[in-house]
Amino acid sequence: MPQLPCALRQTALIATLRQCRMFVGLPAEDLRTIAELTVLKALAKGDYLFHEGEPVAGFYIVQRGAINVHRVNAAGKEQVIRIFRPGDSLAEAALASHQGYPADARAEAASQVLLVQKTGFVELLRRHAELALRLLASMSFHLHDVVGQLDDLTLKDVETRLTHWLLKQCPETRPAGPMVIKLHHTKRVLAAELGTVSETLSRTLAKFKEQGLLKVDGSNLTVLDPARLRQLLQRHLGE
Amino acid sequence: MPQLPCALRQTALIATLRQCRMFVGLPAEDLRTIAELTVLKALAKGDYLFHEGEPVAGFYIVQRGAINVHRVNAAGKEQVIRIFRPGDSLAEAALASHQGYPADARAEAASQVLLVQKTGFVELLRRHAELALRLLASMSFHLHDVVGQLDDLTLKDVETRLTHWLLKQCPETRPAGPMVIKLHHTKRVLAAELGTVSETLSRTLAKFKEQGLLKVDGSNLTVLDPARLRQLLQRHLGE
DNA sequence: CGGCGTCTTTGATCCCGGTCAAGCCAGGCT
DNA sequence: AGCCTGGCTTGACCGGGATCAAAGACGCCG
Repeated sequence: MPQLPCALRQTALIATLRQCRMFVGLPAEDLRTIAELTVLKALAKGDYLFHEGEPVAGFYIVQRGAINVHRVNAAGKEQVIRIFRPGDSLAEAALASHQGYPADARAEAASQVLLVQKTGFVELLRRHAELALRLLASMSFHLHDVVGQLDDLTLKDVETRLTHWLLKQCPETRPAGPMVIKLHHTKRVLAAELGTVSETLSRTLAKFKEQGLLKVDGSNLTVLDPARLRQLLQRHLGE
Repeated sequence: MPQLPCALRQTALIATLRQCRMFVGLPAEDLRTIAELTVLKALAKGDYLFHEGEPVAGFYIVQRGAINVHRVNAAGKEQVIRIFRPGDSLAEAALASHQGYPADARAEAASQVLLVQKTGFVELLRRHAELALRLLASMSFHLHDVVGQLDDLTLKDVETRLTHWLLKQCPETRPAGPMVIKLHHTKRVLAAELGTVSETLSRTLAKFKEQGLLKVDGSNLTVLDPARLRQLLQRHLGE
């Protein structure tokens, strides 16, 4: 990979930062300051970004690829907390933590991420309260997310969780017609995200298929009738 | 309850704030500013502080009693996220959230809490980055906590979770001898905290009892041999 | 004291879903 | 072509734990 001239690299970096949810709308000067604190990291599929408990170098912004944040128990089973995609930031919470990173992070595919280094950034926060508020917002979003998962996993069965997940994939734009969902990973990963294993996922998909709710073709899922799926969810929650 | 003179109420309030983890060591002047933003609330056992999704008035500090933060599914089953006790702050995340409170909060016993009002406090944060950093730390702690629960619930069985919980109750001071744990709530609540139901908890306690690990006497649990319990945990995690 | 509601325990039953094992398909490599 | 590897599906099995039901245990109050 050719090394870009320094100035060019800066501009490219700033462009990425600007697209990141957390920094959107920030004045150019601040972005420049932040850019000076960031380090570009390339990861091959399967590389670990950090492990649970490791000392905190900073937080990350995904530029390309996908980062799987998860916990493992001693038996080796993984519970996916979330998969982060380009534009997402992760591990902000670790900035203020004395406990190291709270989970493991691994590249689910070849990826490129920006590391925003802790030391400099905390200094910046100290002078720049507006930024701290954004960080708070971002963290509160993650917290909400994790809490949502928590009751998903404890209060609902796999069928319900899958239904829920499917509906989450086709938000906003709702032409009421069939709806194709492209899986970006293997079904094993989706299973882990749903807190189950691939066999059970496979069976549940099959069940939906024979009920005419779904068509499965490799990594393309087609929700044939979103409305009926939504009814199903209501029914499950309602009893 | 007699109304204290205003000045006195202020000092009492400030004393409480100072004890709160988040504000410990803050200069007196800041505490005064914050005190002006807070409202005292008394709750009877069973009263709700807020419900999931409600607009955010601010965050809370527990002064007396116990606040149970939990989620419920439509079937009415509750998953306890955490029980907050005097000195704890809760719902900080909601300050920066546009999604309302992320869970329900109910007084598990007669309680008194301070509401720190959102509007004024966010202004204060904007001028006072140091405070924002503390808030970040507090939130990151909660996040860590919730993530910990998440894999507890998905990756371990009830026996392991109970063992873990018991050991968490007797930290630091470890005179190696037997260890009494006083339950502050009913066993049903403890069960919910462990992500199970009272019947299963009862059985698991019985199992420990007949193994000579535990003595159960009403709401007093005596861990007869913490070291052996710790071994048990290692063994469970180790396979 | 007796009655009543809540909490707790114990037993019986059932089912969801995890595990093991086998077979199948597709893609990549030699 | 063959082979191998990794993902996916399906079947058989079984165990943890939820649910239902009933019987103590422990208040609390009149």
